[in-house]
Amino acid sequence: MANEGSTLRERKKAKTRAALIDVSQRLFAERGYIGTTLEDIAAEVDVTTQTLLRYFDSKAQLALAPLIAPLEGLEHHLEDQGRSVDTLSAWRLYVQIEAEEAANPSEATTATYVANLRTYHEWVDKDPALVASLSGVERRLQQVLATAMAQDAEVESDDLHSTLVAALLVAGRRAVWDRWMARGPDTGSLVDDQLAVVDYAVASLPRRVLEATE
Amino acid sequence: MANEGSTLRERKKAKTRAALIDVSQRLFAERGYIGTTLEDIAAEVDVTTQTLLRYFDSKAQLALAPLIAPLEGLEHHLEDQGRSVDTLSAWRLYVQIEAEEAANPSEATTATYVANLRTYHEWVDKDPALVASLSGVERRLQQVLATAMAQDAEVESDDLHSTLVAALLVAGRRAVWDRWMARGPDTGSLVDDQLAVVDYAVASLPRRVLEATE
DNA sequence: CTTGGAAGTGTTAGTGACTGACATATCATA
DNA sequence: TATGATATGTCAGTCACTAACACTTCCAAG
Repeated sequence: MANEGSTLRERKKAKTRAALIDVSQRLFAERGYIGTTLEDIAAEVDVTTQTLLRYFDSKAQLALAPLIAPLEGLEHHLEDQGRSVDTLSAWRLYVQIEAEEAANPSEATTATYVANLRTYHEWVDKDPALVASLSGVERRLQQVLATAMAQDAEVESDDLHSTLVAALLVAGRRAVWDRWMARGPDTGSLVDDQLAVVDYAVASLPRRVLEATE
Repeated sequence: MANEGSTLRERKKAKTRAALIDVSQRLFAERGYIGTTLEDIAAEVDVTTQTLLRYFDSKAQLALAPLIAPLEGLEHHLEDQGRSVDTLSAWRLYVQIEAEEAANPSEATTATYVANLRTYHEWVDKDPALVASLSGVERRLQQVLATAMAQDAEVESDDLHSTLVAALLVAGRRAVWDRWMARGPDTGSLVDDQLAVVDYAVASLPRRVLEATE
């Protein structure tokens, strides 16, 4: 568990950050989202609420940190791969890695973390603000994805086809993920389902069909 | 413009509600979302902020009222049509009506209203909270739509195919709408584009393809 | 090892969205 | 016109979030 941050300062930061997530995760699950104040969380981690807000932009961002992290990771992944690989391949790769990681967690991803993921829908779905926040993050991801694919295809950035494919990919990822979290631990293969959805989206939405009607 | 509410009380309510939307719309456009306080809006309409909050659940709901209204109308439309018509037909009909209304507004829908729609992206997209709120409403709509379609097809409510079709329909509606708002007044037919996207979604996502991989 | 500067944290004071309880005013209806 | 319902105002309060400033902790260069 010892973080491998080169400097002491970085290790400390990573530690408090992790603590904030862990504690908040537990409190949110116990007392609910609105039933837990930032002060409660900060007090238990032994920092001030202001410090907490230096780590996370908002209460929602803290609550959704474990769900937002992979989404932002995906954004970065798409930016990094940029020119070297086409966007769809980058997406497929990331979704696969992400699913494998959740299916059999490595030492980096603790079992507690995966366990927490499963309890998310019990308290996240209850609060409209949280649902909205998560949807907002997903929407931004969708736009990044659509723009990247439009660039690949060398079409205008608000290309309708790219937008729809991106929407299908993001929604599909979320849907498979939700189902996996809601149902029992090992109902079907998470990895297989994720990849299947990508194939389905790509195969089902040929550009030609849309252009004909446009 | 005189509201045809049967009772005086209802007419008053409708009037202040409309005033709140109009004033807020203008102020948000002028000073931005965060730059406008609820107090500013309430003062100009000559009510207290508490009264304002009795009309709208939150600042975001007020700001997005003109965008949320049709979405909720769509939800009700789907519920009403319920058993009489299949969900997809209900969706198609509503999207069509909605687009026609915007393309050539009737006396009920004022021209100012349509003009406001076009300036939305200038200040809504700037604020993550607003983007999130709107995305949240759309997500709920997507779920309602997916559930309804799953019932039509007599499959489990978390059916993956229904979810994906719903996602595509909602995203497509939004995309066509955004493009219409962003580009000039009459670039292409809004109605035709909306209907084309519905056809495209239905034609492109056959259940078989997904079932084969599931 | 020390020192200068950067980075993290605490403190304080404040804003603004939102809630609840209660009193008051306004309107519908009998 | 009287009575109950509904809308609004008033007051007090919570909480997320911001900004400015002082202080402590840590890194890195000399």
